[in-house]
Amino acid sequence: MTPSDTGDKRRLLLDAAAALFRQQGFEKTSVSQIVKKAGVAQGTFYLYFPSKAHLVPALAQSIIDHLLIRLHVHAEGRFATLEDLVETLIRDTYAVTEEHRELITFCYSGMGYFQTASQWEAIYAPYYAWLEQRLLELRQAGLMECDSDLVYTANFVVGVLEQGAENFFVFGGDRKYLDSSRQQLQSFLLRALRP
Amino acid sequence: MTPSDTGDKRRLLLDAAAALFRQQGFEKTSVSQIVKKAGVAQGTFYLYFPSKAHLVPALAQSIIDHLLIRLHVHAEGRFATLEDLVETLIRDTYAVTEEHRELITFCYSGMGYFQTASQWEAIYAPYYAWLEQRLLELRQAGLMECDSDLVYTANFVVGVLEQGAENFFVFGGDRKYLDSSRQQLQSFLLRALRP
Amino acid sequence: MTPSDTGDKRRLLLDAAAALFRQQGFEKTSVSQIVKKAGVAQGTFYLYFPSKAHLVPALAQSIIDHLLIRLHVHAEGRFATLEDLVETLIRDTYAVTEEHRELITFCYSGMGYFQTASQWEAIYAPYYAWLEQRLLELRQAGLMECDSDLVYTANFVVGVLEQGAENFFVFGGDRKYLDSSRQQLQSFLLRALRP
Amino acid sequence: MTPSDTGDKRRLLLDAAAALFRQQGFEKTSVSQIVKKAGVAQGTFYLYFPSKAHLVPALAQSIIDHLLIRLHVHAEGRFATLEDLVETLIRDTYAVTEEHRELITFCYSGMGYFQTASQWEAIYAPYYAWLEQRLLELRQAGLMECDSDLVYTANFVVGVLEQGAENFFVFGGDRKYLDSSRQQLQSFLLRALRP
DNA sequence: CATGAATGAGACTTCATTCAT
DNA sequence: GATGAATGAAGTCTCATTCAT
Repeated sequence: MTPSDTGDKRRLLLDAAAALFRQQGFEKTSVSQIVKKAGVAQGTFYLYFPSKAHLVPALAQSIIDHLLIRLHVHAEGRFATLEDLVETLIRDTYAVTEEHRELITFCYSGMGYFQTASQWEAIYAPYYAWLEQRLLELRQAGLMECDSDLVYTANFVVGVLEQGAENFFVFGGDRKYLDSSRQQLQSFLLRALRP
Repeated sequence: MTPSDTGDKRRLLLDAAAALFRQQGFEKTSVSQIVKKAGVAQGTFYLYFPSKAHLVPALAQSIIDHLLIRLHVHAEGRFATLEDLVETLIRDTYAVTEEHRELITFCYSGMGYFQTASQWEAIYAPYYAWLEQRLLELRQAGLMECDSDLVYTANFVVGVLEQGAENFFVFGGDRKYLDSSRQQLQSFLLRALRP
Repeated sequence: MTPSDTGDKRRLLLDAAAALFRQQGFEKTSVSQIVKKAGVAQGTFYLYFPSKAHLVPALAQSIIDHLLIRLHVHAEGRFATLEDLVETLIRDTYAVTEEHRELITFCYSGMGYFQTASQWEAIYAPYYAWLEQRLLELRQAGLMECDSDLVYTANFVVGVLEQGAENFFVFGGDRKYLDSSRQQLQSFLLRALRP
Repeated sequence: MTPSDTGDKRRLLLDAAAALFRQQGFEKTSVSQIVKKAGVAQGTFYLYFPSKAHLVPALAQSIIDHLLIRLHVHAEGRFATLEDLVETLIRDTYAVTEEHRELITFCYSGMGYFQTASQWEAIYAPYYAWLEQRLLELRQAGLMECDSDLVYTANFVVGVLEQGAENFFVFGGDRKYLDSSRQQLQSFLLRALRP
């Protein structure tokens, strides 16, 4: 074993699991396949995870982390206009959804393996918090409607974004309508959020 | 065999499966459990379904059918106003989502068992068609914005509705906010759809 | 049902079974397949055969019948010489073995399904009786050795004939040696049987 | 686990399978029975054999090995006379056929499980090679007819030997005729092979 | 920490046979 | 005689998990 392998067996296992779940889903992937791909022994798996099901929250977390990192890149500071925010949200949600299409399906299908529903909420919380904060800033600048409760509004916005993106990347919508989908989505959100 | 039994073994199996999937999910439910609950022999299952996986599309279909029946009940004729439509959509979507909460999770998790993505789309198609038609009628009556493409708009509306409802019933949101959730959702949709 | 079908269901079932056993062997062929191919109902099978296993002796019988019919065709009367008999035996054994190659394998593999070993002997008995009679006639005409017990001799002759033929048709011997095989077989038998 | 157990699970399984096939044939023997008799767990079977069918060639090989070992014991050197050879062949073929009667049936019935016919030929090849060599030696010593092609002759000899022996041990011929069967067989072969 | 052979419960599915019509 | 839906025992094989090394 090379020094670089030492101690990163957990990472090795997670990556192998992610790759296999991506291709075959959770149930059709066996621990044997995971350890083989990770290059560790069968028993070693249980040194790092109490059971196969404990992989699901761990993986879901790392996918959402991915999404958040991407969004933060485009939004270090505040957004100048509502249009800016909406455009960024659409671009990044579509990009991340496309990139992780299989893992999103996996997260849905794996939801049953979360110990509690709140575990799932906890994973999403930072995303909502970030979005609420951005909306608040725009409202304070008079760039957004000011009647709604931002907690709900953020939730609804995420709902439309995911619906739009998944339509294409998860349920195989026709790509030639991708651009119009984005434009229509933009208009829809702007109508709902504009002052 | 009494006449009433004739031909309803398929129904018996489907109902038993739905009940068990509700409690334990797809993977943890065995065909043995299903036939026991349905009160038929093991082999009888395979007279009606080629395999356990073939239950998934069949069940998803019956949930959506449920939703559509409910919506049609409330909407025999046209809707007089946009507010009417939105209120009905919210009420029925929330009701059906609550009623079928576990089966919705099941549908997500079962998505992998659909032979093709189009099978899933086919199930949803009548719902979208119905909603587009209603929106069109309102637009023609001058009661709705008239810039958007209704195909997309219908899609986005369903996205927000499901996001809102699932927040409570699937992900265990706090019920005391249920009413404000509905009101906020109503406002959000009206802003997006109003002329 | 046409009049011509009436009463020949047994034949229909046997033919269907033979065809399927030929392709897939006894164990891999199900009664469902047989009745489907025969065009009768599932339960009808058990009107004609007490069980699936009872098909085996019935089929073996009809194969041997085939062989006997063929031999009788070539030997309505007596054989003029030992050479005539041996030549006929070789030609017909090879022909029938080639024609029924898969069913011969089937008979071997089905042997375990005979209720008694004597059932198998009974099937072969007319063949042996016919051959013994021919050998006796030749011996009486002074055209064959006269020391051996014809019961055994007939048995040994059949053994060599089947060994020779099966070598080609069951165990895929190289066909280009087929003619020499027949010639060698003829010489071998003539040496063993000649006065 | 004691050292003596190490690595012999495959042998344990093979022996258990042989014993059961002997009694009940291949199809009527289940993997459950095999592992129970071998004293290992169900899953362990599949650590050593990809499927139940993979037992057949492995076992057929070990039976033929048995026969060859026995023949070699009686025939280290050459045979002094044709009579010697024929007598030995008859004695050993009868003995081995009697000893392995059920496994011979099994080999026939298992033939369908060989991947290729040549797999079966390969198993028999050493037997034929040994016999051809003995015949050649006798011919060179002028003790055998010298017209025939020994490849075929060896094949025919085996055919008669097996036919004679199986008549008694596989198809339950009457044992009181066993001795005359041997004598008649000896005469038959000597007539066919003598110079 | 790490290994991997062994475990054994249990999954899905098949199929010979029955019986009410 | 004919039907075919229903039966349920039994089969093969998988796989998460353990434990002696």
